[in-house]
Amino acid sequence: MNRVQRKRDERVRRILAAAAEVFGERGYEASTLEEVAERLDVTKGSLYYYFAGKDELATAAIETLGTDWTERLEALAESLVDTPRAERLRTLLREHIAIAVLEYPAALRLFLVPDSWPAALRARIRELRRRHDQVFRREVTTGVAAGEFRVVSVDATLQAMHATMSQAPLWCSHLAAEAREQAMDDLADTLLGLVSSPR
Amino acid sequence: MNRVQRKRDERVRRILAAAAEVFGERGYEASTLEEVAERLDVTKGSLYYYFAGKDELATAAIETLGTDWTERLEALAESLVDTPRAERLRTLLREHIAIAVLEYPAALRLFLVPDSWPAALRARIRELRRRHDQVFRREVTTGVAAGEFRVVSVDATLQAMHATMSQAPLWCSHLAAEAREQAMDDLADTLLGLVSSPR
Amino acid sequence: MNRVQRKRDERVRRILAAAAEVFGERGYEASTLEEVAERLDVTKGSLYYYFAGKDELATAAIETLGTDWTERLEALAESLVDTPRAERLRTLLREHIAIAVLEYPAALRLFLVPDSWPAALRARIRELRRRHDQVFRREVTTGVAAGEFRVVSVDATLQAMHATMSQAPLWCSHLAAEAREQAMDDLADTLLGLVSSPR
Amino acid sequence: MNRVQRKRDERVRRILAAAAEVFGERGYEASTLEEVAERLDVTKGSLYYYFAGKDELATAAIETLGTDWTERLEALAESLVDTPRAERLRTLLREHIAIAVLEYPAALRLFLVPDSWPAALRARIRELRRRHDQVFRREVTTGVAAGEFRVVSVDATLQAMHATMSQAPLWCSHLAAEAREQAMDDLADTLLGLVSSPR
DNA sequence: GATGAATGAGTCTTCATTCAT
DNA sequence: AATGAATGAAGACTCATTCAT
Repeated sequence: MNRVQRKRDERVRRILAAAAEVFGERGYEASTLEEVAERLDVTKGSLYYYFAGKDELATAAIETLGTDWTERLEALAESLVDTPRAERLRTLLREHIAIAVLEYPAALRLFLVPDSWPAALRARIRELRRRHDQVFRREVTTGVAAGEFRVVSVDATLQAMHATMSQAPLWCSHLAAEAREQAMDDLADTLLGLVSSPR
Repeated sequence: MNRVQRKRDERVRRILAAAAEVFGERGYEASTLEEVAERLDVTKGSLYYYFAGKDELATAAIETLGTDWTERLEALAESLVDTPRAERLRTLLREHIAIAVLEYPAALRLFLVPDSWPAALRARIRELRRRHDQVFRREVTTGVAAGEFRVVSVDATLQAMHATMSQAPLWCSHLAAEAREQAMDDLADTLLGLVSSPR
Repeated sequence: MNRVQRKRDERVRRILAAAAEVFGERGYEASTLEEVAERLDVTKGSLYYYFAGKDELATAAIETLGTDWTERLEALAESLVDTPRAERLRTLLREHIAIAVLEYPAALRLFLVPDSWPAALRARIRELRRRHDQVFRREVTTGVAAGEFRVVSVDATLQAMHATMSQAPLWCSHLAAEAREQAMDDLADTLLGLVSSPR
Repeated sequence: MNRVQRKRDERVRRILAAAAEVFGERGYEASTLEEVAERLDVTKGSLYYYFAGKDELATAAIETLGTDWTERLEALAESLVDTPRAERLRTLLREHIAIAVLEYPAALRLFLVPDSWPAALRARIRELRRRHDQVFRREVTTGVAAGEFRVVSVDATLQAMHATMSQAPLWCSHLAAEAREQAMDDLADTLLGLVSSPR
């Protein structure tokens, strides 16, 4: 029974990966279950054995991706407890951008789910974002409290960071490897400037 | 003939306004001509009298909206020639955010056109963005040249500004009038911090 | 009033010519009033001033074309009263093929009108064909009566002639000028063979 | 898997039969998938499970019909190797006419495909016609070589034969059984006259 | 568990036709 | 006489969803 369970989990994982890929590339509306199925080399019908429908699949894909992403950032933050605040924030920003650009270039589209979705799903996604937001929010608020960072508004600052990081792939994806690294560095440094406003 | 022409222009203008609204709210894929027609209280078929198809309509809508937006910012910049640089930039940022939040809350979606579009249309949209970008780019570069602004990278700075402004509606739209004004102010001030990096 | 009438007739003639062209090129279903109007540089609506609808226009176009064609053949036959029978028939066949190939390359499609047409229109077209058929039928029957032609069946012979001549454009149209002339000659000579069966 | 395959083939066969019927009756443009579906008592959508679209369906229908037709004639020719030339040709002509009139009364319309079709499909159809043409071309050329037939031009002769046979249903379909048999006989005999031109 | 098949609602698009001006 | 505008019905095509096997 345990082996069965593991096999099913593995199956689900593969489906979610394919789904995240497709939804990311095309956006929710333009994605078709047919394409997801095709990348997995199964038939459309099979997907319904694991997911109740398109919405469920998209939500699960977002959730998986979001959780993975958040956990990696949390782990990174953890490992930098002894690093100076500004340096730690820069590293987190840089890593976030790198994940966005290199691994989930279409996350922006993925998170632009239709307004018509059931409230429950929307709430789920909002929760994901909240947890994701926490990683950076903690850094900013503690930095401000410690007097090392200065911001106009914590909310506005975080919004600017998230917006910029999520759109980064739009600018960086088409660059050559070296230029891309540079662009990502610049972006992280620029965002770091947000927490040290002029007096 | 002149009256006829004016009438036609007016008609086209109204269609474009409705189209921009719908495409903005739903994104390209999820928008239907049916809905555009419904808001105009005409039939789908009528739209085809003025536009060759969904793509053409969307492109025209984007173009109209983009041009209008840019021209308003350009006019505003013009009227502020004697204002101190930082103040002028803040005003432009604030206005941009206001337009985004109050008038084109879904511009972000609107500009995320499908990759499958003909190159010509994509090029047209890119051009629009470029011109739009110029308004802020000029402010930043001249400010840097004058030694009043300091940035890590002009490109990165502008990217951060645009990304943040275009996503502003996602956060501000649901706020009550007063809180919204405050949020927009905070956002503009925060972005202003991007051009005065710490020494 | 007379001048008005003449002007109207002229207008109708031009419309019919354009219509015959379009219906001929595309067949009935694939033809659009828009295209007919375009070739005349007027608007679709104007056509309705002269014709009650697509069917009427098509019928009139067929009728005009058919009458013109028949009359030319009748005139030609008239002018050849003193020519030997076989030679006269050959000339008529050759001329028919030439008109089909060079002037009405799509007559075949044009006459393949939908079965759904009102009986009246279909009857009209049948009548046209009948008169057209008479030109050749007279030649064949008198030739047989005179003992100069020999046929298995007059009907079958005429059917073969008409079928071949109407399909001639399908084979000859794409040929170069010289080869085309040769092909048309061969076709006429071949058809002539139909009236001199072996004993 | 074999049973599944056979079932699918059977399904495809039935669809093609219905499609050939409809396209034949109405011609390409006037045919609708709705009507094809209706005759099969399925929904339009189902057709798309088997064929990519209207073009594909029409092409496949033509191909099936053409191949079947050709193969029957080839088999018939084969079985008549010991029959005198003229008699064999007459039998082939008669059979061709019978198939046209009794089984594919609308083949003429079916083969009048729109010029706008992709070159690949047009080429496919041309190939079908070529193979079909071969059956009669072989008879005529070998007959001529043997000195038993005499023609003005092999091409012109074959064109006349094909044109006449394909239009035969237009004349014969509406006749009563007996008259129809007679008409078909006459037609075959008349066409046979094409290969024995007068000296 | 998975598949092939089918469905039906929805979407884009075309076009004959009507009509006020 | 002619035009611009609008309509509505029809048709091709897509796709999420269902279901028997």
